[in-house]
Amino acid sequence: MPVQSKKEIIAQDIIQKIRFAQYKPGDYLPSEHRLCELYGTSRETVRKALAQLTSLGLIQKIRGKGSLVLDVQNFTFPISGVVSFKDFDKQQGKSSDIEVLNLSERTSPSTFGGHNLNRRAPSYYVEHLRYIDNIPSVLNQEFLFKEAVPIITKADVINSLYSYLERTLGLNISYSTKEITVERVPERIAKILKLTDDHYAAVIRSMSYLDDTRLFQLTTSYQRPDKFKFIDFERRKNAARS
Amino acid sequence: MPVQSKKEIIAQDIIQKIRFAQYKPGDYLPSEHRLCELYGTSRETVRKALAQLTSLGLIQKIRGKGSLVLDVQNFTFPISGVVSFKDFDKQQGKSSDIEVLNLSERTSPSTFGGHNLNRRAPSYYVEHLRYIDNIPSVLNQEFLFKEAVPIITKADVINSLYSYLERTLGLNISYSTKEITVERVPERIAKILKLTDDHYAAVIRSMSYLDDTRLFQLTTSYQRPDKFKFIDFERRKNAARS
DNA sequence: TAGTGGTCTAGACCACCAC
DNA sequence: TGGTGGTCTAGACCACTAT
Repeated sequence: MPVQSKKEIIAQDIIQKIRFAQYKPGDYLPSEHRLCELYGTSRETVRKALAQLTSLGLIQKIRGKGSLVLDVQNFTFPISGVVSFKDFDKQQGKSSDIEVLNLSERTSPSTFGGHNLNRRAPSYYVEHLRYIDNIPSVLNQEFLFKEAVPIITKADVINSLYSYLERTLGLNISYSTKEITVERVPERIAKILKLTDDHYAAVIRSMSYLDDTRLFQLTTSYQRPDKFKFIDFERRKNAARS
Repeated sequence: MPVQSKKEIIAQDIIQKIRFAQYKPGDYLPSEHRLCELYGTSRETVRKALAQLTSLGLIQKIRGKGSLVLDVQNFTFPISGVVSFKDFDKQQGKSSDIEVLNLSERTSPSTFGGHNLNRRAPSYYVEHLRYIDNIPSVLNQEFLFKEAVPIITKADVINSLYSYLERTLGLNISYSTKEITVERVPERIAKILKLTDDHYAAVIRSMSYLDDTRLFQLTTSYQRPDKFKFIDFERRKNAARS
């Protein structure tokens, strides 16, 4: 009874080999047939592993030739998502500071970013500010529904909210939607982020769902424009659609 | 010899049934076993079709129960990408105007958005402006490498660049990377987009690749902040990573 | 021609859910 | 217990690339 599935083990193994240049950009991976032998599995299982690498943008499969390792040197690993602070703390070893401005109990709003939520739920409201290079860079405001998150402390927020939710509470976060816009923000937020003359910030509104599809988190994140970058890797869908 | 694969046909069929409310949010799809019977295929094939719907955010699979149809009413269909103008022209029936400001031949730059490109290529340079509600909203500057795009006219740009590249030239666009930032733009661009006092715009830099992994297009897109929105649907990866 | 990836099959065993 | 999805197998046939 494997802790991870075979396809997962194979995928992770090849990812590591790419990361540490055992397979280099421009190389072809061993053929699927060869990978079957190497890992002692069937071809469909190998193919499921490779499909993961494809969707991550690490390889490109070319029929009749093989699986070509792509060049992702210039990108974060993997390449998708907001990189505003990942760059700074995790990769460069700086621990970014987080200041909790507010932790209280509130009812969640009935609308969010123009979306109707159908209900309001008893929640924790958390407001926290992230410093990058000692510059206040990201202001987060979020509602955490109490039915999923019965208790939370400032320490949990500072350490890592996701780690707390997943490891301590055992919540399975399944998916989320994000909307990125550029907005003039209220005076108070502009002051906190020390925006200059104009009050433009990148705003990310996110709704997160558990694996039983219950909505449990609403987040609004205000980012200093000069500290914000969103990276995306996108495979072209199969053309011809209705 | 199917024009499309079975999994593709099944996926499209179910997508249409969701789109037209034959399967409604909160419903479970027929079980995989039942879908096998309905489409006369094996289970793995059905599962590949469902995997596509899962990654599109249309369904959520729940072990022991079934495939739950998610509620995407508030979102564009499918939910990912820049919606700044899709909202306006295609869905609301307005044909947005495009003005071609420049179409000339230039050598592509050696760097792009901080990335080193290793080479410079003879290219077409296209600059075009998109109007939404008669407001100049998106300024696009792009390089199209001549080795992939031997000839291009203003009409091609106005009609639809992607349609021209794929249908007329037969190029297979495989994937692209996008970087979204918020920047103060040069005076000239601010004037074209009629930005007010401050000169902030959302900037999308994109590199597009063919299915043989050749880079063939560099695009810089400047978007009026009030006309810009980027939507993303993101499934949470399997937790525990190194 | 031999090797590659793309698709599909008909089974199998397992884990989870509801009854 | 029976139904659901999650994983895996050992084959098969096809389309494309190379030589």
